[in-house]
Order: sequence, then structure tokens, then C-alpha cells
Amino acid sequence: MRAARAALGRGREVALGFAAWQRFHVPSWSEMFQPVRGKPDFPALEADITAFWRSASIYEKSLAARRDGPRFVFYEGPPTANGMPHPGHCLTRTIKDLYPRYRTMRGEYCERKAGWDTHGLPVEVEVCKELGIHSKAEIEAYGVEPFIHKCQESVWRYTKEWETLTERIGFWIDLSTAYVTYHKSFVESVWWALTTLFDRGLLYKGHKIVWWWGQGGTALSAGEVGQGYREVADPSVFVAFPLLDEAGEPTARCLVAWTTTPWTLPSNQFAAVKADLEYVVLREAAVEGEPAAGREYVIAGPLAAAFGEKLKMAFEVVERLRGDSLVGRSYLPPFDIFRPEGPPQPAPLAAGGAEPAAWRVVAADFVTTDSGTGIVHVAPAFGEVDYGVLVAEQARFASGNEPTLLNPVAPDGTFTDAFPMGSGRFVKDCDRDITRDLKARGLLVHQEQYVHDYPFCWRAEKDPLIQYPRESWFIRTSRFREQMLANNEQIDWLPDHIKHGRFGNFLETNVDWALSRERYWGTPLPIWVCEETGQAEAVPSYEALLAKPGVGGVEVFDQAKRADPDLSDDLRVHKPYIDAVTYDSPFAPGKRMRRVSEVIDCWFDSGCMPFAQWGWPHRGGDEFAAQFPADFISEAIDQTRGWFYSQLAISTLLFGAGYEGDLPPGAAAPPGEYPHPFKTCIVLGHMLGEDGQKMSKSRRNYREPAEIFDAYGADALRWFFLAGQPPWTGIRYNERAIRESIPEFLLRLWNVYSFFVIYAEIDGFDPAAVLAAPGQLDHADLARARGWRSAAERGELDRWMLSELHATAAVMVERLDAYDHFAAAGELSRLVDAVSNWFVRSSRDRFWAAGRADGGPEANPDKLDAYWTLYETLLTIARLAAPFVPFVSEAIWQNLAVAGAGDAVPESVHLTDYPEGDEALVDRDLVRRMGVVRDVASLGRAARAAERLKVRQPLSKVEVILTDPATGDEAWLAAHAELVCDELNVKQFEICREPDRYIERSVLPDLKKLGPRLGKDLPRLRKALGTADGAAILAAIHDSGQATVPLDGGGEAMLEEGDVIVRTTAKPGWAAAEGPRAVVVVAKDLTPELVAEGLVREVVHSVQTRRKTLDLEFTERIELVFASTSGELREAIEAHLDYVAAETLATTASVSADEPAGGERIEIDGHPLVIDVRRT
RNA sequence: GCGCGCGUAGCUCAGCUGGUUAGAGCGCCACCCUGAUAAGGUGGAGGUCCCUGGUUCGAAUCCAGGCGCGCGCACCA
Repeated sequence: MRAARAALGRGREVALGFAAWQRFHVPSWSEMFQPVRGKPDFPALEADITAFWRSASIYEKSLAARRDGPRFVFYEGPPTANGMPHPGHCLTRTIKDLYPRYRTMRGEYCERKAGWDTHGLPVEVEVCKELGIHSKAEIEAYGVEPFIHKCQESVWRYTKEWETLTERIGFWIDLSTAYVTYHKSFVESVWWALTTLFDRGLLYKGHKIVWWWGQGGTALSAGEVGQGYREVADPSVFVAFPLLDEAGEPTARCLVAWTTTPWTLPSNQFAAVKADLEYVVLREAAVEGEPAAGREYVIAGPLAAAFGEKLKMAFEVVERLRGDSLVGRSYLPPFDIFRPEGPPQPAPLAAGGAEPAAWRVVAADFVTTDSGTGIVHVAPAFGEVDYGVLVAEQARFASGNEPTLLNPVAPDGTFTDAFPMGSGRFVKDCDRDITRDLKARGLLVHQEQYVHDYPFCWRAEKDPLIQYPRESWFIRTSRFREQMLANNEQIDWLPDHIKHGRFGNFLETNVDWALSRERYWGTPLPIWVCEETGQAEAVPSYEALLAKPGVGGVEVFDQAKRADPDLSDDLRVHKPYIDAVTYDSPFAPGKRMRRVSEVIDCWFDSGCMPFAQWGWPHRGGDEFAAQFPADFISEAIDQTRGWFYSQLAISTLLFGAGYEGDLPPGAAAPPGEYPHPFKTCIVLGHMLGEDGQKMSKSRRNYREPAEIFDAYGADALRWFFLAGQPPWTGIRYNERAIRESIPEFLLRLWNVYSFFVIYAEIDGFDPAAVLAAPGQLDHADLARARGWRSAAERGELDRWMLSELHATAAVMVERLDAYDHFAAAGELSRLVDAVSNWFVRSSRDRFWAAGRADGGPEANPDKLDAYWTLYETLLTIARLAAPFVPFVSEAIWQNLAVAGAGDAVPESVHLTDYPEGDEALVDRDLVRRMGVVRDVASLGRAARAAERLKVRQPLSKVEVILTDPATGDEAWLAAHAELVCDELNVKQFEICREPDRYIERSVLPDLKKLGPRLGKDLPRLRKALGTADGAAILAAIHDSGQATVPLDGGGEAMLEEGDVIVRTTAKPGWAAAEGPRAVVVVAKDLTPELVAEGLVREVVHSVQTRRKTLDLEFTERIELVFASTSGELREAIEAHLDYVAAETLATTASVSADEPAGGERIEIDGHPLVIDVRRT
């Protein structure tokens, strides 16, 4: 292929193939560049580029070229492919593409291994929806084996959409070697991690109150619970607990307890008060004509008033008492399902004496007066704190007499027969009946709605979670809190407040990781238990399992495989097959080891990804060693407690001191600065819909990514993400904003590119012809071309452009190295604006000047300079822009570099080195001074506009007054008189000799300087200077070095050089405009000669318009015939006939009073004119 | 409730180590320019810089207290 292309000579054919190019380039007449269409079809262009990258394996080549470079390690946080990708994923994929691309261009070797998160509740729930089932019983009835098969299929449901998106947005990543969390190799790495934790005593089984998903029959981790909070209105009830007298009979005095979970009242075991808090006993005040109500309420003193208001009743306080005086009193619980008949029976305490084991007032520190009544209903089965009360009470009683946990709720979240009223119904659904019953029995003191956030299952959104006592497996992460915090210190977070804010806070409040899930589709917990003794051991791999003595049950999978040869071998390590594998117990002769039934939290899978993606430590030692830790990761903010945490926690626990001893024999130890798994993390904001609300399918407040790609292209979307706002602000996904970002950058760049190609063709500018060794076509490479002149030899405009170019490159590198692509994009945008609106604009004449640009005998050196400058600028911009907008950059590179130089230059812009900027070409003084010229031009246009002097009308003179003559810019500006005259269409440029005619100078104090010195006198000085003669003060400072200003109300202030700022304002009556650096005045007076010239310019403009309507080529010659009844106009045209002909490429031109047959009838400033443009 | 972030033009956002007339882009209006034109230029309209109080000669910027929005946390019993 390479040889074939070389045989074609200078590689004219473009790598994309000509047919593809024709779609966005008009058919060629050229020898150099493919002509560029003025109106690019970006989506079509991108499709062609994508095809080119794929067929030419550009991504693979970009890796191969950097194989020996330093590593840049990137981790792909695995998405789940069982849902459609949405705009948020486009953002992450854009950011994840930008930095690897950039780093690769910088010479680093950046492998990009894709990954898929495949396990867990989301998948199971999806499958259940599909099967129309919900509960675990239904899954069991359907069969675990077919269910698992469904899960495995479901995981790949939208893979195609994901792959399409990935390629379409230009995210370069290796999908073919993607890691998959359900693969055997991945699972075995996770097993190794769990075995290591188990052997170190960090994985334990605990009896705890967990957040429980009743319908799903499993506990959830803190992370999962956090995802499901929702605001709901729950019943809020105030319930009377009558205190018992010595005989065990209820009295009229009642404790008032408050709860938002009436369904926990049947399980009440204690009432808690705060020992040192004051409580009051309230009695309903007597109302005239009615007997005083007999009942008394005990409630915390500070809450009594609010309580009275709620009940809209007047109470009198009959007694005040401290909380500890209530401790030990028995009361009547709201339900008697667990309570024996008769008075409470005391049970012996460990320390001697006796007390009733339950339904007794206890003291507890967690009681507050923030809300409620200061008396807490304690149901140990359904609250972590409540459970703590029970454990503490149990410790007080003599062995065998402890209070037991009372639990009338089954694991599926329904009441058992122990509570007949709710038997078989979900607990929360019984709140209303329970409340009604309490009311009927006179125990309901008050009822209202309480709006608060309550957790629901993050996947089954209608299922509320409940706190529930359960045996569950935990990882002792809380023991590593300090180490995790220390490791966090070493991570660079963007934005940096994440480190000590969200993420740091989350680590501070770390609790043990509730790891196990009583589910089906997940990494099985690799723990086998002796059926006799209950002793357990963990198994680090399938191979280790097979090596166990007397292993059996492996054949279950083999049989299934025979029945279905398509069955994936990866399922060997999954339920239900793995559950069949048992082996001889080392703990009890003749007994078997059986696996526990649980699978694990899928977040643990993804957190193991740094090593599990290679199957380490069982295999992949070299890869892991080279790819840990990551230099860069990026995900959205919801991953703080997800993937960001799981990676850090696992890494900290596993790779802290002494991990080497836990590696299997022969496994490579990981290198690097352990144990933080990533060095830099960009935390992305959440994307919002068009209306600023959360994106939601049902609200239809965003357009599908595919539609955006089809309408505007991937580069437009990428640019919108990268240049629109810093990545961590919540991004409004706004179609209008995406559309509008095109002209301001992509199209502007394209226009310059198109301009260059058009004129390069006309002038025969052909770099490839004069470059023996083009290299990467950077400054040094171009210097070897024939006819090339160094920057020092070129004009100021060229030097200025090159200076801007190289300075911008340097800043962009500096910004991108700091992961600040937003600022880098801003620089790039400014650069493109500078090329388009100053360099090209000011250089037009040079491109249109006589002579060729081909290095031949007719060559015009200045013209050639302009081409070389623009050529270098465009190529460099293509490379600078490549990580941001990879498609357009590639299109420009293909045409400007590959089309001419063929194999002699890198085949793709993404195979070039990122420009770093050549400091030697940067001339900051020139840039500043060019800024002055641009200011003057801009002010001149403003002055014209203010007087309605249109630019086509030539004026005699422009005068400039510089605000600060000391800079020495005067002479420099005078030297650029031609440029200014050109821009402003004036005949003469002058630095004003008598500025006082046009301007006034006033003197302002430099507050920053004088503030600290004068303090309170400052306002008076400002007032004094406001009315003072500025010129006199300036003169005084100039002559004697200081000026004295008298202050109102006495005293004076002394001013020295540098204490004041001079402001220049234009006097009224002149066509003048003022800016911070200069005042520009244009002469308004018109001589007949100037008027005539103005008319001629109008005529030329009309002819050009006519050429355009006739669709003439830029170089096509014409014949011109004018006719006008206006003598003034005829004279003007006649006087400038040569000029008109030259400007309009007319071979002949004539003007007469007689109207010709053809032609267009128009009016020029009130003068009638007929123009006849004829093709030659 | 606690924590993090945010509140500046119609929209999207800069500015915020205190300093003079608070900026940019887009949108809108007017005019201009147009041999790159889905461009470009100049001007204009549009602001209680969320509120209140404090520190200071001076506050969009610092401090305190509110209010509002987004997100996170969770022993709201």
C-alpha cells in the first residue's frame, strides 16, 4: 500500500479515498490541495474520518508509535450496557478521550482498555421486569439457572448502541479487549481480594441492623441506600405509653412517644429519656362547664409548648421532674402481642437485684429535644440505635434472663402471625390500620403528616427500605479510616473542594462495608463453611477450589454445558453452578464444606478493576505492574461514594503494609506509590436538561445524542462540552448552545482554512513541491523549504501571527498539563479569532498582490511569506485542536499535509507531536504593540460609525492621540500608518501634534497606592481632583516631581509620579472615539475628489456583487460597460477607470451616457447607473 | 438537621489575593462591511452583582446572619 501510494508520485490521493472527499470538497481542478467547500457538512465529514481511522488503524498506530514512551495510565470506569447511553455519557466519554489523546501526542504511551460493569441488582431488576416478576420467591420458581442466563444476556442488550456512540463521538478505546466483571478471570481476582481480606480477619459475618429491601430480600450498602432517598410524607404519631403503678396497673399518667414508623410500635421494648433533661407533667386545663380531663402527659420541658400548639389545647404543668427520675418505671406498651398477662415480672440482674426485662424506661444519650417529645420509642429490631439499647440492656441481666429481640416481621417485609392485625401484609402498608387501632383504644394523642427523606430501593423505586436485623458479611473498612484519609491526601481532585468536602467527609464518617447480597447475579462470595462446625475458609480461585480434597459437584456445570454447548464457561464461577461444588471439611472428618449462599455488592467488582482487569494476581503481572496506579480518571460526581470510594477502599485495605505475603506464589508484586489507585480525578457535574431540570426521558427535556450528531456533528458537541464551561459545573445540555458554538469556533476555523486553500490554488502555493523532508511540518521542518524566509526576515504581521501561535501553544500545554482543558480551549478559540479577524483580514492585500507564490521567477516574496505564515498557523492549529475536535482537525491535516506530502508526513494528525510553542518566536512586545494598532483601528471604525461615515467613503486623515506617550509606541504606530489607513480607508495617518484641540486630560488618584497612605483623607482628595486642573497637576509632577493638592476642609495632599492615573476624553464636536490606550479622531470634511473616490468604491462593490450573482470564478476575466445620466458619476468612474478594471478583473471597461441594451439598473448614492458585466 | 457547591445582563458564565466606569460570548436592535460570507465589524439597549448587617477611606470580592437553588450525608427515633 505504501509503495503503491509512493508510485503515484507525490501522494496526491488523500488517505480517505477520493470518493469520500468529494462529499465535502468540490471536485478537484487542482494539483495541490483538495478544494474546500464553503459550507461544510460536519456530520458527513466525521463519518468519513471515522471510516478512515478504522480502515487505517490510526488508533493502533498512535499506540505503537509511543510504545517506548513514558506511560500515561488511564482507567475506564465501567458503564453498564443494559441501559441506553445518554448525553451525560457523552460528556464523560469526551473528557476521557481528550487527555489520553493529548498525552499520546505528547509522546506518552496510553493504553485504553474498555470495561463493562455487568453484575448486580440493576441487571436482576431489568430481567425481572422483562419476566414480569418481582420477588425472590418468583425468581426461585422461575429457576435460578435460567434466570442467570437471562441476566448474562441482558447485560449485552445495548452493547451495540454503546459501541456506536463510542466510535461516533470519537472516543478512542480498545473495546475488543474490554474487561468484563462477570468473566471468570475477573471474578477470580475479586475472589483473591476477598480471600486476602478474610484471612486477615477483615471480612466478617455480623448480626446488625441493616437497610433491608424486603421485596428483594437483601441488604443494601450505604452507597446504594444513598442513591434511593426520596422526599415522602409519612404519618407522624404521638402515642401514649401509660405508666404502671406498683401493682402493675395502668395510671392516668402517660409517657408521650413520637414516631414516623407506626409499624414498629408492636415491637416496642423500651422508652428512652435523657437523664439530665427536665420533663414536665401536663394536665389538660379545665374548661368551664366540663370536668377536667383526667389524663396527664409526660413530655420534655422544652417541647411542651409546641406540643400544646399541635393539640390546640391549653395545658397546666402539674409537676416538673428530671429524666432520671423516670428511669426504671414500667409502662404499658401500645401492643401486647409479646407481653404476658398481668403485672411485669422482674428478672434477676447480673449485678444482683431484679428488674422487668422490657417495657421499662431507660436513659440514653441520643435523646434530643430537636423534634418529637424527648421520649423515644425503642424498637430494637428496626433501628441501629435501638438495637444498641437492647445490647446494653442484655449485658445488665443475669445469663439466661436477658431481654430477647422481638421481631414480628418476616424477611420479605410482611408481618408474621405474631401480629395478627398485619399478618402477611407489608409493614408500611399497615401504618394506617395501626394508627386507627391506637385511636380506638385512646392511645393516639396526636397525628399529622411528616415530610422527610426516606430511602427506597435504588432500582425498584416503589419499594421503601426498612431497617431490619440480619446476618450479613461486612468488610472492616472503618478500621482503615485514617489510612484512607491519608491516601486521599495524595489524590489531586478537580475541583479541589471534593478532597476535603464531599469525598473527605464521606471517608470521615466511614462505616463497615455491608458486602453480601442475598441475590443471584453477582460475584459469589468465595467462602465455604463446614456443615458440622460452622468453621469457614475462603478460596482465592477456581483452580484452588478444584485442588481441595474430595471436591465434588463440578460436574453440574459440565452437564449443563453438554446440554447447551453455547453456555459460557464464565458461568462456572456463578450461581447456581458454583453452589454445587463442595469438598471435604478440614475441620470435621467425613463432613463437607459448602459455599455460603450470598453474592457480593457489585461496587466491589468495579473497585477491584485496577488489578482484576488483568486477572491479577493469578495472571497479568506485567500488565498490572505497568498500569497501576492510574494517572487519570474521570466520572460524574455520583461516583464519589461509588467507584471513587470502592477503588480507594479496596486498594487501601489490600495494598497497605504487608500485602506481599498474601500474593499467590510467583505473582508479580505491584509497583508504584501505594496504595492510592488514581492520582488525578476530574469530577464532572451532572448534566441537566434544556429546562435546567434533571434529564428525564418522560419529560423529554433533552435530545438524543444521535440526533445531535446527525444535525451538528460530534466535534460540535465535544467543543460545547470542553469550551462551554468548566467540567464540574452542572452543564445545561442545550441544543441551541451546541448549535451556536459552531460558528464561533469550528466554522471560523473552517473559513480560514477554506480561504487559504482557495488562494493557495490560485497562486500556486505548493509546500510539498519545495520541501524535500517535510517531517511534521512544524516551524523547523518548514524552514528547509525553498523560498521560505525566517520569521526575522518577514514582516511584522507575520511575526505577530507566529508569536501569537507559539505563545498560545505554550499556554495550552501548560493548561492541559494541569487538566484545565476549559482554559486551554479558551486560548485556542482566541487564537482562531486572531487568525481570522486580524491576520487574514489585514493580509488580504498580500494574498491578492501581483506575483505567484510558487518559488518560481514570478514569485512575490511577501506574498510567499503570508502563505508560509498562514500554512504553518493552520497546521499547528490542527494539531493543537486535535484532542478537542479530532474530526475537523484531521480533515484539515489530511488536506494541508497528507494530500500534498503523502507518506512523507504523519498519516494522521493524531500521530503528530503536540506543539509546545517555540519561545524564540514569541515577541511579547510586538504582540502588545499590535494590540495598540488593533485598538486604533477599532476606535477609528467606532469614530466613523458615530458620524455615519461609511467605510467605503475615503477620508482625508486620521489623527491618533496616545494616552501614555511614554511607552514609545508613537514611532511604532507611525510606522504602521499604512495598515491603519488601509483598515480605516483614510489617506493620511498622523500622530496628533496638538492633542488639546481634541481631548481633555483629567487626573484620577491611584487608589491602590494612595489608599494605604491617605486613609480617611482619600475621599476628600478624590473630590479635590475631580474639580482640579488636570493639566496643571501633571505639569507640576512633570517639572518638580510632585504636586500639592489642597483638600476641602483644610490640609493638603502631596502627589508624586505614579500616584495618579491620567484619563483622556475626547472633546465633543469631533469624529472621535476614546479607548484606554488612545483617542482616535477622523477628519469629517469631504473634498469633491474624496466624494468621487467614494462613488467609485461603491461602483466596484456593485460590480463584485454582480460577479457573485453571475457565479464567476475568482480569477475569471470580464468586460465592463457602464452607463449613467449623471455627469458627476461618469466623471468619477472615468477618472478611476483603471482602478475599477483592476479591482474587478475587467479586461476592458468603458463608460458612456447612452444606455446599453443589457445590464443591471442600479443607483449609487442617488446617481443612476447601468452596469453590464460580460464574460470574456 | 448537617455538609459541599452555587446565586453577577434575556441566556450561559468570567471577575471575587478589596480599588476608580463590573466584563465576555450568545441573543436582541441599529448601522456598516463582505473577492473566506451558515462569516466579519462598530455602536446601542439590558445589571438593586440574592437580602440584611459588619469590617474598611473603599465591598460583587472579606466576615456574620438570613433567603433561594443544586447535590451529598443520615441515629429525624
